[in-house]
Amino acid sequence: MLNNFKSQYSFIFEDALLKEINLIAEYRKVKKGVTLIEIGDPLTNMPLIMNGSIQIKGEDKKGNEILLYYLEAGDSCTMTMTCCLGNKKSKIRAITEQLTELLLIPIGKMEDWLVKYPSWRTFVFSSYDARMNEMLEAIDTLAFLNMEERLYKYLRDKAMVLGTSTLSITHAQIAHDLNTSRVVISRLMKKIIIEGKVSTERNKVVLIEFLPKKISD
DNA sequence: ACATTAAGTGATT
DNA sequence: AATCACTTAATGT
Repeated sequence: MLNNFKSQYSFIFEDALLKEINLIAEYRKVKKGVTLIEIGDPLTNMPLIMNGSIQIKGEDKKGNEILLYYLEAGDSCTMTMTCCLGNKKSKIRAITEQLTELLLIPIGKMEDWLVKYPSWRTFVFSSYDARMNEMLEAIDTLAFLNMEERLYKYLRDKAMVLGTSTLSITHAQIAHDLNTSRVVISRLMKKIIIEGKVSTERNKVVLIEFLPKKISD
């Protein structure tokens, strides 16, 4: 399991830090669809994702969920970092998108490492940068893209993080994720089928001419 | 064979 | 783009 971790992080962290992580981190393997963090939860650990992916969602006052971004291998949770430096409650919900392996670091260590390890500082700051950009993109998508574009982007993003062009999902589930109705999805789906972008079967959407990025080993 | 769930469609707002 | 009401098709028991 350490080997797994090393392949993903050894080029980012210095040896001393890798050793310390190996010493204190708790390893967890989480199956698909598990809520790791709920809104309002106190955050006590910081995750480092080894493989798999996690959906990070926010919620508006009406209780509508909104997908903010994905965490993938090599990512960590910026929310947790923020929480350590002030307020202690999570504003987001984290749900595993597939079988995911991760390491949990007690948040107490975070601050220690900030002063101790330059590579950790770099990692934290670049995480912030990456997440900030993804959030801006999410806002952009909501504000300026019509439903058809949102749908296609949603499908592409999902295919990307799962590493496959075949998605096992229903129109109703997609509708829920995009905060719209099933009927609308079905109709837009028909449109993009005609455009030749996807094909569908029951419980399935296949992206055409979409090559998910190969995971390098 | 029957019930349940997913998806397609027309009409209306 | 949302909702309703209804149909058709696929799947489970």
